[in-house]
Amino acid sequence: MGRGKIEIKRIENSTNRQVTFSKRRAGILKKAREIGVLCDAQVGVVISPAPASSTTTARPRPRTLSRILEKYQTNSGKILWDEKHKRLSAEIDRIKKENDNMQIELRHMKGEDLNSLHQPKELIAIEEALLNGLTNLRDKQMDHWRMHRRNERILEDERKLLAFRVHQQDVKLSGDMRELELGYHHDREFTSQMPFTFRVQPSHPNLQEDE
Amino acid sequence: MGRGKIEIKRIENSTNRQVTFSKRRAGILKKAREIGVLCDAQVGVVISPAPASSTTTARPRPRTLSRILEKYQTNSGKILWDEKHKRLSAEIDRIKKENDNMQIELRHMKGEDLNSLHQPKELIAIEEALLNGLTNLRDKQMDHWRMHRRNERILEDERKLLAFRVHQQDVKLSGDMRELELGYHHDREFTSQMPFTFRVQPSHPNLQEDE
DNA sequence: ATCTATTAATAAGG
DNA sequence: TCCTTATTAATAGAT
Repeated sequence: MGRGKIEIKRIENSTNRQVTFSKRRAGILKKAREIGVLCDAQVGVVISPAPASSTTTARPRPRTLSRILEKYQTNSGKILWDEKHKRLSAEIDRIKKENDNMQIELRHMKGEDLNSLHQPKELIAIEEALLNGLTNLRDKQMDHWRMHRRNERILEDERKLLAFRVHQQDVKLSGDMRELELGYHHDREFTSQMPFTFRVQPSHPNLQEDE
Repeated sequence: MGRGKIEIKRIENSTNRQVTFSKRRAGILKKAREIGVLCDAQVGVVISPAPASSTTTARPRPRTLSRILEKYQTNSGKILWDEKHKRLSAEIDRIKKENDNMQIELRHMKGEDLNSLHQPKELIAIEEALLNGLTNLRDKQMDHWRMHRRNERILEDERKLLAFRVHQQDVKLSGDMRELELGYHHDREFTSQMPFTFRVQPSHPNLQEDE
């Protein structure tokens, strides 16, 4: 119904699309009012234009009536629901605002979006925050470093102690071995109580060479 | 559009009313689908027929979209809100999580809560972010400074120019005054037209000294 | 439901 | 956005 027939497919020309949207929306709303009057019907119509396409906001289009209504509500600011929903929505708005503020602060800390700040005072505040953060961070790094050094020292000490003990044991065992070779058997009983892994294997080549 | 024009008023004949209701509802739904496709719009339509009129149940018809939707939900049994409820809660959770993450990042940038980080690598990442932020910030501060200097210079130039002009005028007026003192009166008329504040006061000491 | 004369909506253009 | 107008689409009333 117009100067020409059109296919029912997305109108690619953005201007035409907007014009057609306005006209047809008006038409639909008129017809909605009419059927309401003529037939005593209850009609609810919600029509939202396509949001400006943004690569970052490329959200999937709402499909269900429920989602369409929800989106309509948030976009138009009209409240369609009961108190419970109002409270939830208010909560969401509140959190989102908080979120945005943090987002902004974070971006400022990263040195982004600074053009929105025009008072040198604001820049100085950010600078202070950054320097403060750096100070705290370096303190923490220092702590890490100290702890690391301390751990290293402890480990080194333990290693030395172990090495010393091993050496002691080696010496002792070498002595024992000599005793064994010489025919002394005082500690046969003790040896049999040692865990297997600690028992001296007299024929072990390492021990032979260690002497 | 039909064999005859009809007034937009309630159709009293119940059969006609029902028939018209069906036809027009179909038409509206079709148009709703069309605008959705053509204009990439989001459309929600809810159409309920007039309830069987009962004199005893003559309740007021819902007027607001909100109440129409509510009624539609209870009548049609379709779930519009409970599902939405769930999604709102999920949304809140999602945003809160996002919020928390930003909160943590922000605190880290400020050098707080660093104890939760155990990898030196993490500290280094934060340090880099801070240094990066500082770099960007200082660039911006430098911009401000340059602009400030530039403005100052311009103002200074203007001031000098004005001072020069004032001086020129003073000189000229002093000359005029001498003429007056010597008995020249060519410009008496002009002088009388000058605003009072610009008229030369021959007895003013400053002008006497300026020569 | 289907048909069709008639009105209403609207596409294209200014 | 609003106006105009040729043309298509919707539909009132009849079957």
